[in-house]
Amino acid sequence: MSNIREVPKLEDVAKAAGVSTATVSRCLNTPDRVLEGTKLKVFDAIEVLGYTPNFGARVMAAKRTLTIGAIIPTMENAIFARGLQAFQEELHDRGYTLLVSSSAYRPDIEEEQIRKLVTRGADGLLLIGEDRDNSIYQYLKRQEVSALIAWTYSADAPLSCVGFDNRKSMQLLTENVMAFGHNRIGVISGFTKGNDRARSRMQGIREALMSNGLDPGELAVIETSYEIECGAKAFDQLMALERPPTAIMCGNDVLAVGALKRARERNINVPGDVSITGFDDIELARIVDPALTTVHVPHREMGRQAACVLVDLLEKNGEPRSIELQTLVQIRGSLGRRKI
Amino acid sequence: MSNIREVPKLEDVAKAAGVSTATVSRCLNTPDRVLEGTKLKVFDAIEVLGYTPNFGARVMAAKRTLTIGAIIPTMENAIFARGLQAFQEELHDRGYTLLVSSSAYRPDIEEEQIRKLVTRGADGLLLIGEDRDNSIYQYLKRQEVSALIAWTYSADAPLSCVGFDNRKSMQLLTENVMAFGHNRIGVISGFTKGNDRARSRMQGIREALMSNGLDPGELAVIETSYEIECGAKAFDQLMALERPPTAIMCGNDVLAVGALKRARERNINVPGDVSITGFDDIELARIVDPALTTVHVPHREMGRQAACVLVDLLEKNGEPRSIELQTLVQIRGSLGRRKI
DNA sequence: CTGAAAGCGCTTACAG
DNA sequence: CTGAAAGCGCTTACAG
Repeated sequence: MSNIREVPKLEDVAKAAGVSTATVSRCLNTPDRVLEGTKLKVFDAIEVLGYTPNFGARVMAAKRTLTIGAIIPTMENAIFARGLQAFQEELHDRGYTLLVSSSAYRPDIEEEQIRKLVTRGADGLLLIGEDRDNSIYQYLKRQEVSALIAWTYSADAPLSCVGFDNRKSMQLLTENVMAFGHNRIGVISGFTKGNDRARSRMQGIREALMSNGLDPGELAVIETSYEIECGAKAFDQLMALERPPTAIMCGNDVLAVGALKRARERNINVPGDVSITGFDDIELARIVDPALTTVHVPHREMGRQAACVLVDLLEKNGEPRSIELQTLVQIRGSLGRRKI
Repeated sequence: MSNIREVPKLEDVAKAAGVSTATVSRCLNTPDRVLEGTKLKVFDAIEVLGYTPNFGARVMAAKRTLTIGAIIPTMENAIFARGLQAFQEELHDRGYTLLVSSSAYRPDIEEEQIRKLVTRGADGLLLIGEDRDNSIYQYLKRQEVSALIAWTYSADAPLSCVGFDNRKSMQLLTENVMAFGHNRIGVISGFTKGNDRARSRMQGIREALMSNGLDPGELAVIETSYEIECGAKAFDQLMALERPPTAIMCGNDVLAVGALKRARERNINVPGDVSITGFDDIELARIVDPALTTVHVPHREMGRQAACVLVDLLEKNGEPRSIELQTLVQIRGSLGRRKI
């Protein structure tokens, strides 16, 4: 009967304001090319009708969405939260909206999410790490979507990166652990398959051992998923070895917190009986007791810079540009001198 | 010169396969209405050209996106992570994609995000809590977007809810705290303005006091934002009172962990000198030492149910339907008997 | 089962 | 500064 409940469209606004649809569109997109009086009428009509532009139509006609997508491996813990928050803030300042989705560390889901975000018109994409099928990079190139890798810095990555050197950072931490007298080291790593950060960190440990004349083949390594409970289980396994390690280095803080928790449950003193280290320096690292020795990653800085580079990339269609950020070894209570 | 780099469209596929665009579209949307042989040709062409449908066009023509948006107050801590993860999993099983964005607990940003998600064609929306300007609810109704409230259950909410009774839960916890002999209670609450969960929890505490003949006016309350550091600061303030509380009840686990951390730094024994409680029962609650007494919220269940209700709502255009979930008081080491 | 054609709601050269 | 009109890339009754 009446169309009172219908969602109003541009045409309705145009009619109500007594102008053409082109003019209404201009009021919205290039307001300085419209006479003040005209604008007044138009915005009045928009107000009265409660008009909101139809996004699909807009995207199709204008071919941009001012939307950036980010696919992170997990939202379950805080690893990516802080960086992402800064990323979003910077994007917001530049007029973009961030849409986030998570892949649960699964390459197949990540690919699906990438395609969905692209398909949904994301102007740009933030990806974590560089380890993924080459066909995905080809797809992004074809779709002409600007994309950026974060959390990893690598000179020969297939896209611009804003990240840090995982290998070097872990190598440095390992040197520190060895400087505390430890030479029987156990490792609780994230799964290395499909995860270049985990792999680089492992490699960093191995290189540090080698350059100190130790045999990385002796290293007790357990790979597991990044969950507190998994860290706890792996801790048990390492401590059950014939010659348990005197220091356990974990692939990230979440695993380290799990190990620490289990140590407490088992009445194993940290760092008296065994030292434990993490990676990331998330808030959790300073909450546990003893506080975690870890690698500090400048998460907020990384997120901010990533936003800058990505926006430049897609607005100025600029050259790929990468930024390497510096990490910092944070020595805290969970690392102690090896008992003689 | 050549259009080899152009993104292919439906028409290109149609030409390559020697059929009409309508047929290609059908292959994608209603494949069972297309002959097997035709489909083969079409999917071949799609494969060869690397065709992906243009989302904007699709949305505009079909008027649905199979996308659900969720706006949560924060991604910085794990409070919403687990529930959201379950929400996403269930949506995924039902063919929907979840897009998340965060409002930083700011109503103005939340409104902006809501409009953006709607405008971007979200078929449905998940919102946290019911406290928001009525104009937003009107807007959602006008745009004919199905929306759902989670984390709060209230019989007279403006939308369907899947949540729990924050007031009752906190009241029960308070009864427990009082049963441990405490009658001088301090509270570290989240900001109650614009946050019905925080307000209901406060109210729960007050009611428990009153029904035990205590004067809620005596309650020492500090409102602050949900950050660990803020919990720590508030703890200091409460303990600096002339007659410091013997139990400090916190608006959530994050604040409680902050209080606990500060207690340790000040060499104040928990629960020997003061008891501390939280709310939510996130993973953190069991990691700290002593473990937190808190209210267990069935986060995964809530997320899953929310997805079911929301999808029903928008697919069957069903009646609003709300679900109240039960919480559970979790007594752990951080709550102890008041010293005489 | 398949095709021709209208229509979805915008934006943007092109004129004036 | 403003308007008429083409076009963005799909979907879907309507015929056949």
